[in-house]
This record gives sequence, C-alpha cells and structure tokens, in this order.
Amino acid sequence: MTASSSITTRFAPSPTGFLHIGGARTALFSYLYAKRHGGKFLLRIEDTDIERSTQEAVDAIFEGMDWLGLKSDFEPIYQTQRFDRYKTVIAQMLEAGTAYHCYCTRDELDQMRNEQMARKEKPRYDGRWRPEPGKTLPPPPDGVPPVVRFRNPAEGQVVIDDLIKGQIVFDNRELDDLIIARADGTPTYNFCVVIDDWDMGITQVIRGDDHVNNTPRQINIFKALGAPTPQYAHVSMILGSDGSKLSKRHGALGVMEYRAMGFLPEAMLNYLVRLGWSHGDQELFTREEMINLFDFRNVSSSASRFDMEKAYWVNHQYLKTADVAVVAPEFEWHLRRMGLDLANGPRIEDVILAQRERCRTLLEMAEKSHFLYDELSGYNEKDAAKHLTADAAEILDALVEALSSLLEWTPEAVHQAVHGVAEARQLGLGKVAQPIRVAVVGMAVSPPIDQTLVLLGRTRTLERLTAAAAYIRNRS
RNA sequence: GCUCCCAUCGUCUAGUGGCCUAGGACGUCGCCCUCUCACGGCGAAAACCGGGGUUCGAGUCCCCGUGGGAGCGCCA
Repeated sequence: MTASSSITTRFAPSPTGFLHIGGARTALFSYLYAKRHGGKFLLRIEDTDIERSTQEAVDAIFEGMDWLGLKSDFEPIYQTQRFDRYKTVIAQMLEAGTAYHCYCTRDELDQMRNEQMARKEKPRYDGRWRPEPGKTLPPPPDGVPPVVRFRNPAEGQVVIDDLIKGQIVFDNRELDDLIIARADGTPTYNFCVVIDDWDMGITQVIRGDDHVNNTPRQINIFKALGAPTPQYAHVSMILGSDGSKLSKRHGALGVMEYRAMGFLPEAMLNYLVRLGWSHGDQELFTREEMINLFDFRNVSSSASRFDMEKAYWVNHQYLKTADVAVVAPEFEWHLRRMGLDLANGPRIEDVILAQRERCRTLLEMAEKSHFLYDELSGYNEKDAAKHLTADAAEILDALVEALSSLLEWTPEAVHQAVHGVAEARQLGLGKVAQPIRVAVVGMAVSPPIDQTLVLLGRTRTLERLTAAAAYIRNRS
C-alpha cells in the first residue's frame, strides 16, 4: 500500500464487439488493483487480427469504459501500431534460435490434428520443422511462405502462482510450438501480449480464466526473451442466470445496454465488484472503498452467475441515496431518449426525489414520470374501471373547486385540500386519492398524491381532473 | 480424447481446523406500516455434491469419484 508505484495493470480487449459485462469486471478489477497500490492502469487494444477488428468496436469499448468511469492513465495503445517492434523481436528470436520457420501448410496442419484427434490424443504441432541437434530438416518447399514458431522448451514445468487460483503447474510436454508470426508476417496474439506486457512494464496481468492455458506458453516466451514475468490473476467467468456461458444469444449484453435499462454506472460497478469479490458482509461500496479494500485474496475462484434481481436492488440503493445532482444527468438522458421535452414539466431533480424510492431503474423512473412531461394518452383500463366510477365524478368536481381556490400550490396546501374533500364526505383518503391518480397520471400508481399534484402543476392538474369528470359522464 | 480450472441456501457470498445447532445480502413467503405503488420494520423457509482419509476435532487439509467450466487456431 506504500509507494509501490511500480505497479502497472492493463485491460486488453480485442475490438471485435462491445464491452460486455465480463470484460467490464476484468477492467474494474485491474483498475482497482492498480489504484489500490498507487499504480497505473492502462488500456490496450489488441487488434492484431485485422480481419475481425473494427473501429466501431474500438469506439464501443471506449464508450463503455468512459461511462463506467474507468479511466486509463495513459493514451490507449494499439497493437497494430507496434508491428515494427514485434518484427524486430521475432528477427532476434530467429537469430537466437528460440524461434524457427515452419513450412507446414494449413492443410497439413488440419490433417495432423484430425489424425491426432482420431487417436484420442491432444492435438498439437508435431515439431517437424523444429530444429534439433543432429536432426536434418527437409528442404523448404517452393512457394510456401513460412510461419514463425516459438521453440518451446521440451522438458520441465512451468509454475504459475496465480493471485486468485493459487499454484498451477503445467508440464512443458503438454505445450507445443505455437505460431508467433503468420505466413504474411503479422504477429499473433500470444506473442504480442508478451512483448507488450514486457515493454509496458505490466506487473500484474489480470484477465479472464479462459486464458490460463495460454499462460505457460507466454511465460516461456518471457523466459526466452530474458524478460521478467508478471504476476497473473485469472478471474473466473460470469455465467448467465441459468448457469450457461454468456453468449450473444442471452445475457451477454454490452455495458451500454445496461445504461439503456436504467442502471447508474456506479451501481453497475458496485454489482460487478461484488460478483466474485467480497469484503465480509458488506454489499455497498463507494468507489473509494472499492479501491481501498480490493484484494485478490478475497476474489472467488469459481464462476458466478449474473443475477438481474440483485443488480436491480443495488441500482435501487444508489438511486435512493445518491446525490440528485449525480443522477440527474443520467435521468435526463433517459427522458430525452423517450422524446420528452424537459421544458414541458417540473425540474428533474424534484422528480427524482419524488420517484426514487419506487423505481429500481432510471428507465422505470422515466416511464413513471412520462405523465409529467407529456399529455395523457389515455387511462389504464382496469384502473379507470375501478376508480373513475360514477361516484368519483362528483368528487373530482369538488376537488377542482377546492384546488382552484388554493392561494399557493404547495404539498401542504394540496394535502389539506384533498383531505378536506375526503373529510367532508366522510371518505377514506383512498377513495379520493385513487380517482385523482387515474385522472392525472392515467393509472393508479404514483408518488404521494400531494407530491404528484405539485409536480404536475396547478393548470395541468385542474385540466386533467376536469377531463376525467367529463370522461366519466360521457361514458355513462 | 487430452490438459487445466471450479464445487456452502434458487443467486451473490462469509467462513483460512474448534467462535458453525453454518452468518449476511438478493429473491421468495408471512405479518406490520399505508392514499396507490414503493420505502421501512419484524419474522420464516432455504446450503456445506458424494465417498474415503488426516486430526482429539473438518464446511475448512489430502485423495478418489461425480458434476460443471475453459483450452487444445496462421482468433484474441
């Protein structure tokens, strides 16, 4: 926790899609770990697969990181801008004999794999072009551009002391000679990662545990290069609520879709940090607390499921307690998205205050506040049938009279007027409040009636009350 | 098939050999509050995958099994 500012972590997505929930959590853990130790966090775009990488995906990742407030301490790095560096290292490795050319064609490789699978063996490169002392290599075939393979040690073990999973041991015999440069000369993932992590002084590699099997190969490359190996922390996957892997089909939504669903970024972070990590029984954390408390000791090594209900609950906690000034811009985003004119209604801060106890998401809040910014499109059928009864017409008339004579339009005044009407008729407040709700909101659900009417404003309240009374009379 | 990972309530988890007749949270159910919906309060049901060890003592350590998952690309 002291001035160990040598800590550097990175989040290294490949730009082939949006920033999904698993990536966001990995990014968060990386960010928190760096901040916790006074280190740096950086973002690296792994775009060596030119075929599949797109600018839209890069933008989507930035957008997601930005919305979550996960700031990189440096300008984002693109692997495609580092090709010269990769080529230099590959040339050095060829020279040093830690890498070699392989002239196998894809067809040969496919055939090799199929045969191995048929023999129930683990498919792997058989080393036919691997130089060995006393071994005579076949002459390079004409017209076959070679790939470059890493010469993985044939013996011994690779030991990973994973920050989350503990010690993992791999036998080098299980590892084959992976391709580090394609036939067209472009370097491949497992190689670029090593060079980048080395060059950028990454001290902790934090990534999904679908990468554990790559780790021993990468460590061997570090060693071949004489580079220091980073520590590793392999975070388990996030599964869908049914326990299956998240896929585009279900669950694997981009973080921006959670924004559209009405989540607050801080709530999203809070839910995510608790998915796999814990600090005793604490459920809610400020960003400062996350940073101060985060530790891999308390990160679970088993996969976890994304539970929408719990996520909603966390979001609701934030909506209820967050500074209105913080939620206002996000709420405004939703209202505008619904095509509402904010000038045509109350201050959104007041709306948030009135609604936040009864809304789990900002989207829900926007939907329930629609009536404040636009005309009613009609009454909810069941609610109208129940509350806009023949008896109610007269009550609405009385309310119009009582409310229009108020000197001021405050919760207290409105409250008194409404109660006055109820008491004069010896009715429970519900008998009066419910018809009002349906009349002004369109349905029987809203914040306390006095607050609702104050938000709506006198003019609109009286209009809608009158309209409802007319509606009742026209109907009967 | 091979290699690797994982395993406490439906879900997220606490638990680092005795404090565990297993705690918290979400969700569920009941009651209270109440002008609706909520908030809130109180209460309930609900879990250590199985079998062997180790130990005076195992949810906690070891082994085996079972069940999940990941990887085995000139993808990342």
